[in-house]
Amino acid sequence: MGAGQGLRHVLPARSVDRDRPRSGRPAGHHRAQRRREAGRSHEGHDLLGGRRHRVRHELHDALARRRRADRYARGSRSDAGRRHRQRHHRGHRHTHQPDRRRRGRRGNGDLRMTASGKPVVARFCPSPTGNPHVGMARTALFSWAFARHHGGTFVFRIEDTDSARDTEESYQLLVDVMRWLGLDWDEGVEVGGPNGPYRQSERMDVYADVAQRLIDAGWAYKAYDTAEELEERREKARAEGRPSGYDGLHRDLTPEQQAAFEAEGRQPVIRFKMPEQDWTFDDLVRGPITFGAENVQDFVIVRANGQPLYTLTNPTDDALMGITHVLRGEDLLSSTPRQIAMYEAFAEIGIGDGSTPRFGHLPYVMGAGNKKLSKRDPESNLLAYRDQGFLPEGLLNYLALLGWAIAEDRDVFSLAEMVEAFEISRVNPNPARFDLKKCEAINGDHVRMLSVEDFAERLVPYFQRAGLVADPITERQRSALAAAAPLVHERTNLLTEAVDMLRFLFVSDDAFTIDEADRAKQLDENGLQVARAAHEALSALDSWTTAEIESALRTALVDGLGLKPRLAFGPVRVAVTGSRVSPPLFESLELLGRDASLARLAAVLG
RNA sequence: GGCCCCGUUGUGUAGCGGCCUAGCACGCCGCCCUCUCAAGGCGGUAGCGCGGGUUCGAAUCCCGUCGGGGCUACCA
Repeated sequence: MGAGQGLRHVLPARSVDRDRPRSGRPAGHHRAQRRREAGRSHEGHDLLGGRRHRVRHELHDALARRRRADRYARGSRSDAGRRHRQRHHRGHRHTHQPDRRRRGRRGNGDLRMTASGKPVVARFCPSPTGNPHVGMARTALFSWAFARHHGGTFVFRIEDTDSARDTEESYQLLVDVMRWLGLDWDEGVEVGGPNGPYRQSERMDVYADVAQRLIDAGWAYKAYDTAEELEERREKARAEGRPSGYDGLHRDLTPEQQAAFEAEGRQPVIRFKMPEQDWTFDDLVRGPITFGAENVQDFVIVRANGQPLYTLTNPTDDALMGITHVLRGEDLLSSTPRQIAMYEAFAEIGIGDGSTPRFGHLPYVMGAGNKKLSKRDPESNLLAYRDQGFLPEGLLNYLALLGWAIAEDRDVFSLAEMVEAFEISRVNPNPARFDLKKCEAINGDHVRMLSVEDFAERLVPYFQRAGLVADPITERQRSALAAAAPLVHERTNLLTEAVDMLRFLFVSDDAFTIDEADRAKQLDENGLQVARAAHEALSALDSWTTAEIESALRTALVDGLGLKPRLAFGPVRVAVTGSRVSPPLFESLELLGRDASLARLAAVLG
């Protein structure tokens, strides 16, 4: 693949932002002008560039999604334009603005287009090891929102080059989770696209080819050091206070020397030859970052066993798939110079279109304490959140708040609102602690924003898992659920809470149980007396409605026995719902029905 | 050790030199509403890591320092 995309724009390697003049910008004018022109054509009808027209039928779905994306983007356009003009203005006033945050916010120019005027292509490319976790979801969300905000393309690629750690199960989980979250992708696994396949394990020939071409062009070389030799030299460097990366010992081996190592039976790795220069790039969230030449050494791109490493596969695919903006975790920040260097090599040997993507490094999501939330932490497991009854929109809303704010006085919003407002330059670089309580509160707000019908519908799988309704759910059960849902709608933050609150309505008579602690508290001697009076009053009713139940009970217990309401209804509540905490009592009785209600009251009376 | 990133109430954020006696949300505390629990309403609690500098004026700009984190793999 790849080779074919060839040299269409052979840009000078210095298209990287580090070479962008920071002040006095005659060049800036041209760039801005180009951007404006590009912007016009982008808004025209030919939204799907030429490449896309050749695309196969399987892309229909993806195209439909694209149209949706364009709709997302349209709303924000004028606004984005206004902001851009403003930024532009200020940019001229503060030509020497060294502060990072400012550069980030004012100086990033129009992100809708890349420097070369191409539409945005962002991606999410996890590796399928273990359970999907929340930090991953946040990265996916930001990349997705970024692509959608700019009306660009979102690519979902899987980086499964480490056969020792990757599993098929984990791959499937990743796909499921992305779908559950509703982060749709235009190109990628399952949906295909013009630059597939999108699982790296199916692209090994591509990497082998790229590696060979890098060697042929002098950008990479075979290194024969053994692990022990490397370790020894590393230790020494460290002890002397020098950077501990590869020292370049086998950089310029002669063919004879190589043959000698091979004769010893040594299997070489392939290392990329870093040009000796300082590396600066303009991070989308952090502003300019510089690494000194001495701190970025030659790195391995292919293992001794011939397997390519992430260091090769990731930039290769980004180049081949036309990725313009790379949003990823902060842990990859220090590998950025290597990737930029690799793009220089790619430009030279004709892989990709010769441009370098922009990079943005998202802050960590931390757990309690000061630890990066690892996939092994139970609280990081995304599936656990789904199982507990988080709504995708609630979880996503909360995750968005970790590092980004839609406005200074608001933090509940929809995905569509996020897409409209999301600007990568407004992402906060500080790591954020994951706060379950707040996550639940935000989720609760989203639950309450659901229509009651939608709410009931979303409860179905949770009721099924609890064994309270059949799978598929029967019509009878569905209408029972629809009738019960309003009772708990506004009091649930997590869908599983609704299951617990409504269990008493769905459980069979013989499976109905009363919480023993609650029974002890509410159904003592006095309580039983109350229950008896309630049974009597309710038995006399000939019409079973909430209003009548309430008035019968009030008359008998509050007026009749002279009890305070909370004392009057407590015992009835426990007898009928099995718990001191329940949905509103009278409605509950109505829904439970006359027979079951009376039977449960009778049951506690013995 | 070396390199890089980050530093506003307990937590997440707003803040872009005067609008800051630092806003919002979650949490926590209290009150109201109330058949329980929620939801809702009202009020309260608590913060610019530290030290210099620039400036008439600094949470905001600069330097230093301290603290936290990441990377330093033939993981990603």
